[in-house]
Amino acid sequence: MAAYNPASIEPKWQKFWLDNHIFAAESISDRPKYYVLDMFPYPSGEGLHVGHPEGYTATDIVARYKRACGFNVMHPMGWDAFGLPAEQYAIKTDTHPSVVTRKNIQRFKSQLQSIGFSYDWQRQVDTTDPQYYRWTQWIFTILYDTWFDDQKNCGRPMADLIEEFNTGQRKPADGTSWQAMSEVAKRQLLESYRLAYQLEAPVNWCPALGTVLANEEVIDGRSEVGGFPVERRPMRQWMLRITAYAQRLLDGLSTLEWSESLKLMQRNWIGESQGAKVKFAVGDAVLEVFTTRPDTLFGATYMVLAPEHPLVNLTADKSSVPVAWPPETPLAWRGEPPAASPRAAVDAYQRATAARSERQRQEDTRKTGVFTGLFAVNPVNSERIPVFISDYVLAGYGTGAIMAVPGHDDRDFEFASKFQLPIRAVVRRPDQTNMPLPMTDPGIACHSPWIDGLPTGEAKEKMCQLLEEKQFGQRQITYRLRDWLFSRQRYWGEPFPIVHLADGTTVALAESELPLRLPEMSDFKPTQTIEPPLSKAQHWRDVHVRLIGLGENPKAEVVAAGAPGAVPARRELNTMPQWAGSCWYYLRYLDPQNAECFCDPSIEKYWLSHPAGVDLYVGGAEHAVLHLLYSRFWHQVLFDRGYVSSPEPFRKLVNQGLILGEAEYTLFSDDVGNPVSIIDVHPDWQSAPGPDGKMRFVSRRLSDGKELYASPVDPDAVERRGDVAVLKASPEIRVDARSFKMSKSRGNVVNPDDVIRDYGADALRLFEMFMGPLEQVKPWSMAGVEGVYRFLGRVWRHIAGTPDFPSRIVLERDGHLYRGEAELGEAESRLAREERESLLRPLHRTIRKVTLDIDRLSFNTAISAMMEFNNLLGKPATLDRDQMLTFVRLLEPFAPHMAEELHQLLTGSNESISRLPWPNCDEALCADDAVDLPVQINGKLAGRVMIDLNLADAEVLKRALADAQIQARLAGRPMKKHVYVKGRMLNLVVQG
RNA sequence: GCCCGGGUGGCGGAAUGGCAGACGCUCAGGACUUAAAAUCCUGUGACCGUUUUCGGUCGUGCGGGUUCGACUCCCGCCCCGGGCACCA
Repeated sequence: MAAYNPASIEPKWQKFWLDNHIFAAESISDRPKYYVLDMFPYPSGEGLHVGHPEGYTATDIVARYKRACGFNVMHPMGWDAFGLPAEQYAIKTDTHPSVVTRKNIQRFKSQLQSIGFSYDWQRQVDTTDPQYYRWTQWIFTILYDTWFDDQKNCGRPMADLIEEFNTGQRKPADGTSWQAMSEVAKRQLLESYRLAYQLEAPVNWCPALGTVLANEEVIDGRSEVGGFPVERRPMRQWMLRITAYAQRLLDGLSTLEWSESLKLMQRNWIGESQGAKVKFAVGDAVLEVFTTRPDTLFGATYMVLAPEHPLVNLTADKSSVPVAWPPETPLAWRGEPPAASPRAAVDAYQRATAARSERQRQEDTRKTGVFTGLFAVNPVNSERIPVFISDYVLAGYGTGAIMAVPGHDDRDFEFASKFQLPIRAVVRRPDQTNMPLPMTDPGIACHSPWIDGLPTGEAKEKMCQLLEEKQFGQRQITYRLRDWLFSRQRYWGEPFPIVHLADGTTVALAESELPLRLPEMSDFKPTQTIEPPLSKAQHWRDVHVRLIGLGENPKAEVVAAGAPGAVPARRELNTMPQWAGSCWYYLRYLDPQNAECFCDPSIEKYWLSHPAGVDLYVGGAEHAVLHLLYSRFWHQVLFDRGYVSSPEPFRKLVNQGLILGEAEYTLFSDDVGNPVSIIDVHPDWQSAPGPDGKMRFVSRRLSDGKELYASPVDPDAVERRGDVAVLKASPEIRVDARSFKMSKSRGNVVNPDDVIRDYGADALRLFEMFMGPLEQVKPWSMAGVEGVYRFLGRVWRHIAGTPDFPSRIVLERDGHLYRGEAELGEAESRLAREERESLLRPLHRTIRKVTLDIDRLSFNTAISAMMEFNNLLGKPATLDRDQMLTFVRLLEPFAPHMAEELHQLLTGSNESISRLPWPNCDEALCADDAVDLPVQINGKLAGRVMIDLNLADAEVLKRALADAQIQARLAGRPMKKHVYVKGRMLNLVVQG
């Protein structure tokens, strides 16, 4: 056989798998199902980097292993292809985004196929395909048609709500009569219940890019792309009422096999707070606040509203903000500079707040604010306290208003100190009466007539009870989670299946109208205004519709202008955010071609009901919160509406760790080129262009602040000394040693294509897994790739043989041993049987280890177990074919191309090795019957004795004590006791 | 600031209460070769003694504790990585 040459075998098997649909999943089967899912990629123009195949290899190993164990395995791949980069690239190059996207998908697909992943490519999905986004739109109409019933704690169809209004079981909140309402008024009321609704909300508007940006896309008040200024401005937006599901999303977490840290991230994101809502009177109006410390109500000395709070809305018909300052209003309360009236002060402050970006608000936490001229009455003591507005109170959280208790809240304390407001202690530490304020820890209530002497926990409880009795307020749970801003002013996204009617109401399109395709536009660039690009597609935008179905909750069918019942309408011009398509793609894989529904219910049931959900989901931690929360939300809505059968989409989830670039050494030198030890370099490095135009790091010398410049150092010139790296040539100079995140600008990106070209896909796969634990951050190393490549070469040599090392494979047939066609002689046969016998235990141990390790996703140790076994194959004169076949079977999930090739060589079969069942390990063959037992004296290793594993405790002790070396170490000291752990070790406890 | 995760040879890592450093990389020596590469074999935690076979001491971020026995469990601290951050 020729030497191992991956280039000659890998493409052949990739084609074989594809042509024969080797990895196709059965949509429904008698076999148990196993659904192993990757986070599908955004097909960027850059192509794959070595980070992608990490998670993909892990899932591929599991998929191949589970198939071998008899499972019907779903292992699909697809494209999350809507999104801003494609759109911007399209604008720059004046090509249509669909063209760019198609090209990128092709590139990604061929790259993924060259790694030999066992995807069922017939199930591939593409979020930009109208046959896919048709169902994204359909799910949106389900969200639009769902309201959340707080009593039943689940989402229900709008028809049920209408029924409740019609029967009088439910009444409009403002006390008006449903029956007396106009059709339009009814529709408007219903809008306020829908999970998909519209809201005038402040967004990050970037005029230069002509689009709204997500918070993550805004850095320091400028756009991440291009660095253009971003402003906050209110715009009409679609929102999804994810907050209605906050408790369900929280409760569901405990049923999931996700890492605790990931669940915690989601819990923190949802941010449940228990407390109370308290009503304060402000003139004739009622001001509600949320507090987690109702026990400190007697310590409230002022109130603060968010600047955007409706009570201080100056544009309202009847603003409650007075026109003149109340007598004796301190100058400091009137604004900076002091305004002539509360209205002027509030107006100026509101403008100033609006001009500040979210980021600025977060970074500068110094307290500012103005007095509104209003006073509120504290319900518990009838005290009259001033009402301020300040941007430290957020409009989007709680009620957008707080009672300020400066004695027991750091922020209120800071504000009160600045504005000279009274600070009162109403909680004391159990052991002292006087303590410095603010005191935010729990303690004992004081100066609070209703609850004096109660510890904080009980005081809260008692206060809530009293508030409820006296109708001053009630218990309340508030979540940090906000409703999901769901619209974008972009072209390359899913159009909303919604039309706007002349009366200002909206109607969802009938199912027969889907997909609503993006209009073909030659000019899809952003407009220079706040209008989305789709506004330019006039022929598409302006339509006539006929309303069908229920009066209050109709659907729209597009008709010709003159048709009976036709009314003019305008399509929604926003598009959905990139998250939309990825919220449900795992459902479409199950039945990707279905034109009747998003997924056939019986197929959905087979794959998701038992055990519930996707069995293994692997992806990057960057999606720990948003994607995983959004998907869970959609899934729960679909579950409530009866469209899916599992309450949660992803049962087990694992985040693969980031792969960093190869280790780099950096030396700093001053402007005349003298090297500077890293201990004298300021740790804040800045990037700046050097004289050659390339980016380099610049820092300052700690001792004199002089500018220093970084340059890379050849690894051979560096020596590691403990924690530090020094120059070999001058060891007094320490250099910086670390691995950086791969990025195009650093030039340390490793392209999998290059690795495959030099070492093959199997070596790439193996190294990705051998680097270390899946979830850990790890630096890339080409030398490491070479290591696993050598391993594969040795496996090949042992099993296939090479010109230098002819094959030693022997095969037993009818009790006779053969090498090829030649029968072995008697002596040789005896030796071959002995050699087979001696490999039996190592082989079974390897089976056990590899099996267990795949189950616990510990791929690096599974690979080392196979390496250890392979290291035993060099010596014997013969190797048993069936044993080698078993070994190759174990290797298949990791290095499938080589495994196929060796399987074919060993058996002559034309079947794929993936069809062979997973080997069983014989436990009896895993254990040795004799061991070299370590013997300790007082916990320290003192010697060892050969013993039979089944030897009795007392006998083992006797043998140990008989050992000369151990006797010497005991030195005659009397033994107090001994501990024998069967087969593991013996510990002798003696004096001293 | 709060919340998670982690700290083991020159490097990636293994061992989850029982022989610390599996496996791989690196490096060194040897074999093959005219030579080199590739490949194969041997060695490779530090220190000390014998100076060869062998033996000893120390050693899992630091300091305490529990235990016959601790990388592993408990308490306190230091450092690194990640997440959240005016959320009332």
